[in-house]
Amino acid sequence: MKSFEDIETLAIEKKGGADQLSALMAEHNGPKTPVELETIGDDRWLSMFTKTIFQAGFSWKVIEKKWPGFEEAFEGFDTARLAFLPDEAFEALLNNKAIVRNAMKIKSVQANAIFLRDLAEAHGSASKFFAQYPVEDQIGLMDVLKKRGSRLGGNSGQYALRLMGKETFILSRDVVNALIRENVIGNESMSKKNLTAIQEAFNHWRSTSGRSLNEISRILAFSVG
DNA sequence: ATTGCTCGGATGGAACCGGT
DNA sequence: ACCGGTTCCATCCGAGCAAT
Repeated sequence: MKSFEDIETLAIEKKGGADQLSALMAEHNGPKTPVELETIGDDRWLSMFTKTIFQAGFSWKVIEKKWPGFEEAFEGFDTARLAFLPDEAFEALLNNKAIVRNAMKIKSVQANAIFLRDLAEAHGSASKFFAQYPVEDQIGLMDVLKKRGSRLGGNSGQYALRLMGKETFILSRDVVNALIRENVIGNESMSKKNLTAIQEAFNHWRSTSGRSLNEISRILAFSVG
């Protein structure tokens, strides 16, 4: 397997110099520590899940601009309250112009409130669960989001984890193309075999380069385009 | 060996929300 | 029309099995 330094060199070439790459890398905050992650309220996880779900396949700007309306319509994303959503409350949301009225996505909020409450019951808080989940097994965490959460199985779940401060790679189109170029995987399918190979590659690069998954993931993307 | 059957997984296409 | 995408549904494909 190619050393991560060689991939970084590729990214520097693509971005026109080490300074340019550094500037791009500095645009984002690094991951939080598990201790920091644990202190986040579970309502914030539901808020971020909802945001990335609504942004999926849609103009991110629209969601960003309407976000205060979402916070108000969903009552601050209180998981206890949203886990029990009466029919009339759902109907009201469907007619609330302060949010984007996509019925399936609105439904995901209740499903994910229940999901987070289940995690909290089992682990003290959902935040604790996410904070303590081993970084070396992100595909395991992605599997939990896919199987037990609603609409969190793809990139939306990964974006949400990263935005909350969990150390995360994101399998965007660029990253997947980089992984194919490096012969980590042979095609773009998210088969079990490919996911295992992806995790192993990230773990290898992480331990040999000393960089976070966030950095490795972004540098891979920058090495493509 | 061939056929017919089921089942799970892969694959493809369409629908979906609103502001610019 | 476009958009850092997911899901639903329809369909197809191949493996596995049992009966001829």
